[in-house]
Amino acid sequence: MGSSELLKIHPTLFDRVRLAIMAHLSLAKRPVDFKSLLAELELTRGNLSTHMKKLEEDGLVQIDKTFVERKSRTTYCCTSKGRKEIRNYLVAVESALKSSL
Amino acid sequence: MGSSELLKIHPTLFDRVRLAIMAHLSLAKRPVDFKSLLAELELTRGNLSTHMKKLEEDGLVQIDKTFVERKSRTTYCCTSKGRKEIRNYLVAVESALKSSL
DNA sequence: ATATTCTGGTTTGCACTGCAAACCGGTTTG
DNA sequence: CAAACCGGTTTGCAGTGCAAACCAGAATAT
Repeated sequence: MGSSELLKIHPTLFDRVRLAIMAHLSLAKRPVDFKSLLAELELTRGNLSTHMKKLEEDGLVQIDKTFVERKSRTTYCCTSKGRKEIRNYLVAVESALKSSL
Repeated sequence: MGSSELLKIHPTLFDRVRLAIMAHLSLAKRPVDFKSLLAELELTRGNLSTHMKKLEEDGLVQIDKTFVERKSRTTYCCTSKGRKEIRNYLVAVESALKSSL
């Protein structure tokens, strides 16, 4: 049955904003910085920050902090676990919904 | 870009349980009753009840209540709007995630 | 020098929401 | 008549997403 597949989806990905973040990061070929993500997704800084923290805690993204020109620079990239969970999400949704076209 | 598609998804569907409910209902060829849904999805009655109420409020399912053998019988079916939003969900997720395989 | 503003985020407070427990009207059983 | 049962609904609480408030350091202004 379809519904059982859906339950295997990583719970943290079952949020439109976080899914959008992960979609963006998984497409990117190099680390994405805070500001870019912010512009792309149109969130507040606080909102983005807490989402990223949660995604890191779950091992779906990796956060790197450096200083560049004396300013802090935080970049994010999708971990292999993140990619795996994104793939899993797509497969689960397709198998659950495809047949009901 | 991919993420903008995701924002068009009906917010009510962005919940794993409700998506599972809708997947089930959209597959069913006849109305599904409370008990069947309950067994299929393994929820508590209260939980299922509130989800169905919300889905009805958003016009994604239709609720019918009748009496059969002196007992109440509530059945649910997917509205055409519900089917449309499910299709939209699938399309949006595919277009956002497919390219990041 | 020091005050003000800007940059790059993080933490806090609140409003909302999913969940299960408690509840409720009616029915069957003891 | 009481007790258990059926088919759900409502309530209370715990968890969470959001923006406002906050914070440290750098640039700019006075």
